Amino acid sequence: MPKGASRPSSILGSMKLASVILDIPAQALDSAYTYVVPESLYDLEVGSAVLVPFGGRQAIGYVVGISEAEDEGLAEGRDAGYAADGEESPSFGALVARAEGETYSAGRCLPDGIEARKLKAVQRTLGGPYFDEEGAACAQYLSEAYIAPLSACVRLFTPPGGVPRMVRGQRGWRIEEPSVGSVDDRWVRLGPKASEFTPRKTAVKQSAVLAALSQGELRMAELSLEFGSISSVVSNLAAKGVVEVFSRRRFRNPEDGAGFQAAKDPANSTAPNASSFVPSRKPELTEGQVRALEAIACAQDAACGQVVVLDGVTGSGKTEVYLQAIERTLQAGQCALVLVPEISLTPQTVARFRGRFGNIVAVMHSRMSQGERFDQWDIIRAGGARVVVGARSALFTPLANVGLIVVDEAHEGSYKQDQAPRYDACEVAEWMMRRRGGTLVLGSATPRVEHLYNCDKRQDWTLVRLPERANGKPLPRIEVVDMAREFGSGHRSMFSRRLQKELCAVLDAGQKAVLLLNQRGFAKFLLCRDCGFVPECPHCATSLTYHEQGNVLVCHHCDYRVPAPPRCPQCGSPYLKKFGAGTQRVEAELRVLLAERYDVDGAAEQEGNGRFVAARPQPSSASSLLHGQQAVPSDGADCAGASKDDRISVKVVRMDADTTRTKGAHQRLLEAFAAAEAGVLLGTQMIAKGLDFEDVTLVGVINADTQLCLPDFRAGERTFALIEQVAGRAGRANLPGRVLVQTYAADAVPVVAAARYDRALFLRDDLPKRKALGYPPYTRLANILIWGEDETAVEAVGRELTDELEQLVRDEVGDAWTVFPATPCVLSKLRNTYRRHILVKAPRDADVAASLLPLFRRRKPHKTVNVAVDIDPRSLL
DNA sequence: CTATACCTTGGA
DNA sequence: CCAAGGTATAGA
Repeated sequence: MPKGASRPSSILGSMKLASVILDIPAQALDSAYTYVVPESLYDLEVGSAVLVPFGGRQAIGYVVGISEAEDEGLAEGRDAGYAADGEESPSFGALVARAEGETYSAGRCLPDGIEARKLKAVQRTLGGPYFDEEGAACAQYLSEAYIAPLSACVRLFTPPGGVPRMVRGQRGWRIEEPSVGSVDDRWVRLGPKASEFTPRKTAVKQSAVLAALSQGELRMAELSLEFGSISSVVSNLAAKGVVEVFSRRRFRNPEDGAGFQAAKDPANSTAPNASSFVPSRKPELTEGQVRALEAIACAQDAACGQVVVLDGVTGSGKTEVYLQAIERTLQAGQCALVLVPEISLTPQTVARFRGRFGNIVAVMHSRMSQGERFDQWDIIRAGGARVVVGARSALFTPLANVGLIVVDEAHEGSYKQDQAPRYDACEVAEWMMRRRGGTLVLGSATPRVEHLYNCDKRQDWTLVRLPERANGKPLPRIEVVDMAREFGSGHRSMFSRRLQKELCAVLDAGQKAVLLLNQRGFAKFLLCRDCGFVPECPHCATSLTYHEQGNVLVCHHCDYRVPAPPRCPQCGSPYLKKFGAGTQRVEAELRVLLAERYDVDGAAEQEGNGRFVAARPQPSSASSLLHGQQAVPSDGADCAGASKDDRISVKVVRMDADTTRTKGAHQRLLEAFAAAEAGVLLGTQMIAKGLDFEDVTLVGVINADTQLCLPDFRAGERTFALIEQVAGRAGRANLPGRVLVQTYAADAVPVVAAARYDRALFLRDDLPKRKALGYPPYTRLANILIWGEDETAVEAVGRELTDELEQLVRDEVGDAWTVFPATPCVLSKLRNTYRRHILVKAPRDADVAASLLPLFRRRKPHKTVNVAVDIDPRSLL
């Protein structure tokens, strides 16, 4: 045993114990272990990272509980008072017992069968505390509610990149200190002897440095940038006491330079500098906004974790409601958390919150660098922030005393994490607010069906509507273009004549258009016209996507690349046709179309870090892209009579995963679009939300059906939501907007209902179907995913699990449950792994996770086959 | 994840 | 009969 790990002498017969979750990703180790806290570490807190002896080596773990226990009492496992909540959920210590299938007794710190004398001691603390008792309870909740490893749940709370890890060295394991941490700048200012010192005439650099410093302190970096190498000059002056060199923490902040940098001095960091800050003006509230605020205030006064669903059409001023609700929360001395979908977390969004609350607003999202995230996290922990705006992971930042959580665009799929723990940020937020007596606000123009259902059925859920736009303007008219009829009448372009005409009208008026293309399942692929062969990825069971750049075929899942074959690999036919409509192709066609009439600029050329080659109007290649037709030339119905001399210049900006890969590219593209006089923004889903341009007067949906056809019971809901969301991008200011939805399913209820802004119509169609087929909100689902490289092993595990689940249902939970035996996933092979899933349907009121938890905790992991449980899955693919 | 105990297999 | 390799299990 290492020297530092001596047992504390328990003179008083009392000792301190720590419950520790080991940071080792192994299912077998995934429960709390108890260690003695030596007297030298008595200031150890919940949330600390600690080094503990484990087996023959050391391990890093996180303290999730601390208890006091009497020495003699320990052997009998007496109550240690860890679980203060008194709820039905067992404490960490009890979890071990339960995992072993024994009965547990809540609140017991030591599991049965562990003797006090066998306990080892914590060796030292490595960092933290990263979370408090609430955080520990939340981690435990997450692991149970989503059947996920505790270690993964605890890790959510650790600062980004800033935790020590065990890594393999040449000999055994060693601790690797965090690579990310605080960064100090070296600063220089005048010292006490400055006034008595006059540099010699020849000392040019000394004079220059002193002159610069007489204006105030400066960073060493700035000085050397201006005067070249000055280190000897400065150290010389510093030795004489003429200047002083000191360190000051630098806070990396991507959003703006102003942020915390000035205010955050480690010495006086907790006080926000309110001195120079003038909050932005509050606008007059609409009637709906007033009602919404009243509802939120009412929920806050009740202080019992109520949920308010804010159902506001786009432009109805939901953000202003959030701002004022937050203001009220701050006045009550509490903090507020705002969750925003990753994609709409733009500087504009942040600026709006900073504009109202100043630099007490911290920001967290994945596009920030680790250093930036670490600094924001640290500011939050130090109490320097009272409002946090961030993506779903911001739920786990160390913001104290949260009284209000706002989830903006709460219908967004990105609130569900797609790795363990597969949590839903809305549910976790609800849990947090119920525990703390706070309030959860779920804002959306298209609330999830489940959320609407809750408002209907549950006492603690309230629905508030903001039916009108804040500026009093009507919502844009949505027109449905029947592409089947269009095709039947001989027009084969992906841009209907109607869309072409509207596009020209908008551009002629010097306004802007947004075109939405849902890329998924719609990208370009090769098809042999003779034998029907479609090139597929050898690693994934998906067809390869054709990319114009480099004439290659690419797998969208694993990035497998091959040159596009000139002839069909199967039958040798030269007639390989390119099918589908990826954004690149739509852009190419759009440029050809527009070039007939406008000066189309190549904005895309500078973007996308040079990888993109703008599609220039090349009549031969561009038109061959169409389904064997001529490329959308003037068709009589459209674009007639363009004046040839003063052609309007039009900017075409493409925004998709390809062009937004680099940091800040998203922002640059939007700025390019904003700066243009007339322009078209073409993009995938990511343009459907959050962006807000005054002069966008036309929104076109190239094909609204792409998700309607997916084998998913939420397909209709998604289509409805997509159309409503994207429609909200049109005509947000004074100019009226117009929306064109192209579809091959013009009669489908989700499309028709969306076009009329008639949610009731959509629900009248959708809910009975869900009820009949047994889907949420009438049932609850769990999806068990099984994957691995060995196909037969995956099948075997699938059968085995199906049997176990069926037995569980038969013996324990009753026949209201249904188990659908393991079947291949829609994406049955991905990156060389075979994927199957088992779907479990349970009654609405069942606690699915609690029922399934014992089975999965008991299961011992398979060598090559992975199993994961997705509670309340959002997608069944 | 690692060390160890225990068990099976196959060759001497 | 033993050594090698495989599997189960504990670790606090």
